[in-house]
Formats: sequence, structure tokens, C-alpha cells
Amino acid sequence: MGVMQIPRRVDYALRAAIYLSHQDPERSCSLAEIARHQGVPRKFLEKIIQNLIRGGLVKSKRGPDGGYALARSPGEISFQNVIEALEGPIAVNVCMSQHLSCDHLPRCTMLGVWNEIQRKVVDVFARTTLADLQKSPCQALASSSSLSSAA
Amino acid sequence: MGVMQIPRRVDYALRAAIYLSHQDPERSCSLAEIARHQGVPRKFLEKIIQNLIRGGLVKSKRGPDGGYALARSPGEISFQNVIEALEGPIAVNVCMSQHLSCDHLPRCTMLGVWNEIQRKVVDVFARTTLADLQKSPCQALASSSSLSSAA
DNA sequence: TCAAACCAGACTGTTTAGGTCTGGTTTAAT
DNA sequence: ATTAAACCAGACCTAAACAGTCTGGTTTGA
Repeated sequence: MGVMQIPRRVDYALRAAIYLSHQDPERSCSLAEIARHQGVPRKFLEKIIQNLIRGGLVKSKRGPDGGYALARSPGEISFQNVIEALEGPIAVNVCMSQHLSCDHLPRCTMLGVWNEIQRKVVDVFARTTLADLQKSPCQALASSSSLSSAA
Repeated sequence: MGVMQIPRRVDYALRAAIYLSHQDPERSCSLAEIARHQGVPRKFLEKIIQNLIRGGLVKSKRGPDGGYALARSPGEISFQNVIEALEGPIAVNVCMSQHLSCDHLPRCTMLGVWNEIQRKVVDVFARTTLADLQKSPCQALASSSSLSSAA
């Protein structure tokens, strides 16, 4: 169950980033603290956060009382930034990768569809920043729940 | 490379369905014919098509000169139909499954975002039918190519 | 009755997902 | 200087998913 589903690690990365966006940016939050609050396995989260650091989204402080903090303001960190720090460029189908190599080009009639999905998905992720989530704690269930009915 | 990427089997299923939508619905196309035209491994495609049959999208004829044909008109078969015949309901994140069980509810601030993505993706797949692709053989590259720049 | 085609499910090799483990290095406090 | 709390790095592991393949059916037109 779950075609086109985002992996857990991305969900965890976003949770961590969101948690940090709620904290004082001067303060360093320890791994244990983040893991505990977000219910994410500690060591797994540690590995994930390293990706965010390499991506320039999070900065770390070592030693006792060390920890992590956002490297930029929440408004300057998009979902896309977080996702691509872990996964590289988003591509909803293989033919959407950089060198768009669809072995059935030029007559692949699906390309337009993939392009549309790609564009819409990337658009939402690019537009949504951590700051956007700080405002409304739970505008969640309102947004419609067209969950798609199985065939 | 490729978060949220659709699996090859779905791409193959769509290709097969599209191929059939171009053929005379009275005629049965053999597996070999479809596989050859779409460049899909024969036996793999066979297994995939079985899913389309169980989903009521394709009908088969056995015996010599047997093969496959669409069970409904192209306009009545959406991408969603094909995808869900293989994969079950689409859910862009685990919390988007039927019994939306997000262990961090009710305070998960991301729910709205997943809902939006889910809605947009399902909308495109639900709206697009095989008939839509018959018209313009290649309106492809026009649709914009915002491929997302890596972080 | 033959053989062309579909049907069904077991099997296989590779990759990914989701973590864990071990052993570092840095640094504040004593 | 030593300790210990924290981060850092990468090897490791298990289970599942992915992408197919293989074997052996069953159906049916000629």
C-alpha cells in the first residue's frame, strides 16, 4: 500500500526541522531531545540530520550541551530544501530526471502527464516553508480528504 | 535519485493500456505484440496485465489468436484506475492511508501539506483518461520543465 | 490433437528501507 | 589533564520491495 509514498526518513527529517523551527535559534537542541519529542529512533535521526547539515539547513555544536539548530530562518527553509538534502532532485518518474531519457521518446504520450504531476508536487514543496507551519497548529483535516477510492 | 517515484510496473501497465487504447477494441492483441511495441519484458508484462484484468480494465481471450483488449472505452479508463489496479489506493504518506493513523496526531502540522499533495496528485490521475492521450501525440515538452534544482 | 496463446504462482537476484553498532572527535566543566 | 556529554562517520544488518524469470498448467481455434 502506498505508491509514490515519501519514505520515513524524509518524514523524520521534516519533523526534526519543524521542531527546530519552534525553538530559539540560539539554543542547541540535543539529538535526544529532538528524537524524544518527535518519536523518531535516535540513531536513525542522527544519520538523517547529518544530511541536513551537509545541505546547509542545520548547524551543529559539539561537546557537552551541544546540539542542533536551524542554519537559516524557518521562512528560508522549504520542504523541497529538506527533501532534496536527503534524496536529491525530485523526479516522479524516471523520465523526469535531469537528462530526461525516456527510451520511448519522442512518442511517449505520457510525458505531459508526468510533467504536470512533477510540476504540481514540486510547486507545493517549494512554496511551503517551515514558517508556514508555525502559524496554524492544525488546519489539517479541513483541507479535504479525497483519499481516492480503490478500484 | 527519485523520491516519490512511480515504479516501473505502473509505467508498463500504463503503456500497455495506452497501446490497447489505440487498437480496434474488437481485436485481441497478443502479449508478444504489446511487449514488443512498448519495449517491456514479456513475462513481466504478462503478470502486470493480470492485475488489469482483475481490476476489470482489460479483458482477455484465450487460445490461438487470443490476446488482450480494453474492457471499457478509453474515455472510461483513468490513470488512477490503472495505478490502483496494481497498487491499491494512492497515499503520498503513511498518514494518508484510509484509517489516517498518524501517531503524532492531533498536532501534526504537516497534515495539511500532505493533504494538498495527495489531492493534487490524485486529481490529475483521476482526471486523465486514456482517451486524453489519443489526441495530441506529443504535447509533451511544452508543459514546462521545472525539474527542481538540487539544494 | 496440436500448438498458440493466456493463467498462476513459485522462484531469484539486486536494491532499498529502516535501522543499529562501533568507534571515533570535539569541547565544557572540573 | 581528565572526564563525559554530545556530535560524527561509516560499517553493518534484517526484512521487504523491485524487477524480472521459470515452470507448468488451462483454454481454444484450426
